[in-house]
Parts: sequence; C-alpha cells; structure tokens
Amino acid sequence: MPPAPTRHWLLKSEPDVFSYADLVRAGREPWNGVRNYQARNFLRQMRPGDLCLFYHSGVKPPGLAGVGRVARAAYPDDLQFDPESAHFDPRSDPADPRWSMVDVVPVRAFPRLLTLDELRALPEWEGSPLLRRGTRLSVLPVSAEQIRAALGEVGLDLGTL
DNA sequence: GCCAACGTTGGC
DNA sequence: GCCAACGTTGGC
Repeated sequence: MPPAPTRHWLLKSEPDVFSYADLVRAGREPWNGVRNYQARNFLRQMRPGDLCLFYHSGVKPPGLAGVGRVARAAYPDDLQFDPESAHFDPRSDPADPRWSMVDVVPVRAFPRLLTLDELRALPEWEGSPLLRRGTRLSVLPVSAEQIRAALGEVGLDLGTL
C-alpha cells in the first residue's frame, strides 16, 4: 500500500521577495521559480484544496506567517522558457517541461508569527526536514498532526479553515 | 559513474 | 557576514 496522500504542505518564501501579506494582496499567485527536483515532485503531488503553511525564511525570526490553499494543480512554470527570467532554464524542452508550478490562494494569516524555535519545541515537528540545518527544500509535505499542532499554537483550528 | 569543485540556501 | 549542508555540474 502506498502511503496516504499528505494533503498538507509547507512553502518557503523570503518575505523580502514575497511575503504572506503579498499573497493576501495578490489574492492568488503562481508558485513559480522552484528549481529543485524534490520540491518539484512535491508540487506535482499537490491537489486543489490542499492546505499550505507559509514559511518566512531569511528573516529574524523565521517562522510560519499564514496558511494558504492550492487553487490549481501543477502546470508548466512559464519562467523556465523566459530568457529574461532568473529562473530561465535553456535545457527545458517545451514539449516536456522540466519545471512545474501550482497556484495558491491565501486562507488565513496567522494572528502572530509562529517562530522556528516554537516549531522545534512541538513534538509533532520532530524530524521534519524544515528543522534540519542546510535543508534546501522549499516545498515539503506536512502531516495532519503537524499542521494541527502549528495552527493550534496560534489559536487556529484546522476544521474551520 | 565517480567525485571534487562550485553555488546556493538559510540559520546563526 | 559566516559557514554548514547539500544539490548540481563537469572533468575524467
């Protein structure tokens, strides 16, 4: 038996580049620019309706800023074919695009940032790649227990999202 | 197909 | 700004 689908994810972003508030402003955003195969494979597993924790990296303190939802399943990332883009990939074949993106929409801003240190203290998060130093994965699966614990810490309820 | 050099991520 | 981690690249 293959493992049950996760249905919950975590997306990393540097808020100076694109923050959760930016997602709220935009209303909907193509999650493009992912250029790591493992992360891409996770993107391709996403289904509309899946929840995505929104993690702010590269700031002090890093942490979870909000939760969004997948609005469109994986489709070709247009930036891979744009020579002007920093995410241009000249080796990607338009007949078989190498990189994918999904669309995400905001669901709920966290009432406060749930910091990385606080996540480390949650037993449900033990062993998560997010907490390992040097992890370059920008898209990763999150278990039901992990998302429930994270939401609970800031007073949100998974059932009401 | 091995593996050293390189580049990038991201916490500290 | 440092540097550990680690994926990617390219020479052989």
